[in-house]
Amino acid sequence: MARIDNISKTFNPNEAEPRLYNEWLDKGYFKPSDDKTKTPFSIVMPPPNITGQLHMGHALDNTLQDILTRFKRMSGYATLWVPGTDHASIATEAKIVAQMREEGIFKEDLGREKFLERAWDWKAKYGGRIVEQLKKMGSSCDWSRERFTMDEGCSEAVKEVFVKYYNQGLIYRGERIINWCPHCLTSISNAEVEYEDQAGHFWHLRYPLEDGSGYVELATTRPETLLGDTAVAVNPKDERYKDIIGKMLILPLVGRKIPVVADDYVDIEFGTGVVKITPAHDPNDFEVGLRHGLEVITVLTEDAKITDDYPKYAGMDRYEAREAIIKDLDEGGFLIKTEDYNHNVGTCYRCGTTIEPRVSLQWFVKMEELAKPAIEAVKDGRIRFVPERFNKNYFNWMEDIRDWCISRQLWWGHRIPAFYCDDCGEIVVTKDDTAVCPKCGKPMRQDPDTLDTWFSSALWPFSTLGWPEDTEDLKRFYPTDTLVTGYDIITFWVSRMIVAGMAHMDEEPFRDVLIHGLVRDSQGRKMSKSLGNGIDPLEIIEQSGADSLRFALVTGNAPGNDQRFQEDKITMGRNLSNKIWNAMRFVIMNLEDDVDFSGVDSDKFTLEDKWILTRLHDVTAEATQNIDNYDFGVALSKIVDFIWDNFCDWYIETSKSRLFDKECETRLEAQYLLNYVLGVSMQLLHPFMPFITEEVYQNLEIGGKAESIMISDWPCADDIPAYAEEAEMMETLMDAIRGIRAVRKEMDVAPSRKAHIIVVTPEDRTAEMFINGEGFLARLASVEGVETQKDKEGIPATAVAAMFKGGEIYLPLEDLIDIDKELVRLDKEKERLSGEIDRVKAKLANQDFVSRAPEKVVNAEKDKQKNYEEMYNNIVSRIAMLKK
RNA sequence: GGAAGCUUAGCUCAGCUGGGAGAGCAUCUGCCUUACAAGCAGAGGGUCACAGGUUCGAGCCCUGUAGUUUCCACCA
Repeated sequence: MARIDNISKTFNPNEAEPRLYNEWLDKGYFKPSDDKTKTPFSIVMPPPNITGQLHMGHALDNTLQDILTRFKRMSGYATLWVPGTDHASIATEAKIVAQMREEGIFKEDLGREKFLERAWDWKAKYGGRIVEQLKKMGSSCDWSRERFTMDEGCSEAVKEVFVKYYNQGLIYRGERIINWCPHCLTSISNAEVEYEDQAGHFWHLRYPLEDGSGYVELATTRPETLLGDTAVAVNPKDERYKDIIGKMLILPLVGRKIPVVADDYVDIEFGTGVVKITPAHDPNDFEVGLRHGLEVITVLTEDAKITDDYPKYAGMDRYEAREAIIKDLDEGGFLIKTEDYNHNVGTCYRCGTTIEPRVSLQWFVKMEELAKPAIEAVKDGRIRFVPERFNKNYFNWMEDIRDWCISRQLWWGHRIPAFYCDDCGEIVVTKDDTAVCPKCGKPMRQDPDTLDTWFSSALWPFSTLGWPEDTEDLKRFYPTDTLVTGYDIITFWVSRMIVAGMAHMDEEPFRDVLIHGLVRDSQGRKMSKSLGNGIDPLEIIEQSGADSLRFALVTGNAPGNDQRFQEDKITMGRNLSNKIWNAMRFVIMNLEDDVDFSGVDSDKFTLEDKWILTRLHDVTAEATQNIDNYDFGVALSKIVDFIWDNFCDWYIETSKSRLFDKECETRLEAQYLLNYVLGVSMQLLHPFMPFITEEVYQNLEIGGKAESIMISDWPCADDIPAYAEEAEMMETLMDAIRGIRAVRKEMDVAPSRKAHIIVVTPEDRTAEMFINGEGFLARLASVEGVETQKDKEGIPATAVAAMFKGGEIYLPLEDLIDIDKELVRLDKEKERLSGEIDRVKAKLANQDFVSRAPEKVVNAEKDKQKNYEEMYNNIVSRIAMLKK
């Protein structure tokens, strides 16, 4: 039975991918090498939410990480890619609450403990889903080190950090105005607010002066907050209102007396230059309130309803109340006019509900001092964003950073390690869960709130490696090398990891931050659930395999750029797989079962052998360089071009005449090189398309083959011989073959019609090359018989001419050729050449060019001129001959 | 208000530190040539958004303009 009989006619990713993945997993290839002499290389995976389903963003992010990881592993590093998931406090809690609501259960009825049990159950059930999906992508992360932001170790790290910050005075508790989501019923940080343009109104109101001397006119977009007004502000420089500063106003509907205060915050130019001040429900007003010692009156409940303090509106939600209040204002003669107005409204990034600024007691991290070393780390290049332009994005956020509100009124998350004594009011912040009051010895009550999800993910690069323990992993793999993530979470996550790394490890958490863009739909829109335009990566994998998906995500994409996802690219990936599979089948098909490459003699390598080796040498060097620079798209296209164009379309074709002739004395060398070159190509392609490359690699006959391609040594260009001269000659020959093909096609010579060729060249070496190449000239250009001569003596008038760099080729096809047509064709070619010659001549006539351009460039131009002129002369003489 | 990206063939996009523009798809024309029709061969198609500037030389560097997208801030 021949070896080809064991190989299926097509590659079946659905069968091969899970099988290969499990093999890799079983063999432990995903774990870092134990060899301590190897340089470590580590990546931490941006932890997907446990609520998440794999989407194109994850697919891209993980593909890029896997490319790097596989490349580095093959390049001899002790490579660790740490996977894990994020508890995603708001998102998960919202899901569970929603699920419970369907059963008619409320969180409060259940109680904290029962709720958390339920949450952990939920995590156990759904948290593994995303992990299984990542495996389908081929991700070669070390699952034995998988972490979860709420596992024991990470929780320990969170507590450690909280206590440390608190003791350093970097965490404080205070009553501040924060962003409140009335739907999620929790505070959120500035980073979690998304602003969107909304059509609204501008209501112009009048507030009467207490002394009856008139009224002031002002405008607002949120009339319902009027209930909480405790002042009206004007700019101290505003001449119009100089006289009323310090006077009292009667707040309409409420009747409260409120002062007119002067504050620079008011923009004289905007509106009427008068602003109503509601310290409890507007961040700017809060600041004004602080400056003027104004009362803070909260008028909205946590779920954004009017409080009981205003019986007429109590219980109405903020929009209902708005309508009612406008109506009452109008009826009371306080409403002057209503304008349409577009303004930016802050919304919750999780649920989209309009956030309500609200004064409440929360925990904050003081960011300004912490940000400094984090900014420095990027400024002086210890951390590098790729592409570099994202530095600005980072600085923009960091240099204007506000204190970070970290407490959340949620149950699912890391509970704040602060304890209160209800007796004496003592506050203790400690890692010890059973704190007793140091003053009165009574048990203390732990803060009910949890921490912002991003507080724990900020510690990810070291908490996953074992910190605060001083583990082997931490020593070996921290700092990590590259962080791969989308530009959309630079502020949320990347910046905070840098801050935490500098603060706790005193060392930056990673060297490079590889930023990628968004995967959009084919029309360039963001993929979203509401639009229903999302493409499910799992479906793609089901249909075409993970290799095709990975190919589609990487090809033709530059770092940091968004990309449109098109089915075409999947097809391209699938076609490539098919091409590779068939190339392998060809190679195997022409291999005897007992083939023995020990007799291969490199002295017998032919011109095309030396050419393909040279090309392999080049592509290896270039692709390696490109991957090192994170130019994955460029690397991939070079590798694919090599495989498809150089190897399949040329090398395989030229090898056929040698393979099919069992007596051919360089047959063994051809067989050997087909296996070798395809094998190296598979190694180069492996980081991008791990599955098919493994399958092909295993089928090939390669000396010293590794147990798996993924642990084979990355090809080294220096180990691949290059033959510059022969490679160039081969290119000339290829050029001639293309010329023959083009001419035949243009002159309508049927492919089945064989023609002998007369090569006219003064160079013996070139002539010899054509004679030697007769075998594949026949196959590649329908050539039958090659003659060579040094001059044009005796060329038949009715022969078709093809020019190449170094000479001319004639195809005597008397019976077929229309001389007039040939003349037209030659004339066109003559025109083209003449244009080229003019251009080159003009350039070389330019003294500035000749004297200032590098010699290399000038010589290239001179060469060009020589070649063009040679071809031109050949054509002219050919035309003259035909005309006779 | 501040910042950044994008604008290259009909479509989607590459183009590394400046040296006469590429790919895939689509189109047209031939081929079932014993690895592959998911293929092979050939062809057409671009004042690289616009206007200036630097340079011997600009798709690439600088300035400005227009269109477009995004991020940050936010004036009631």
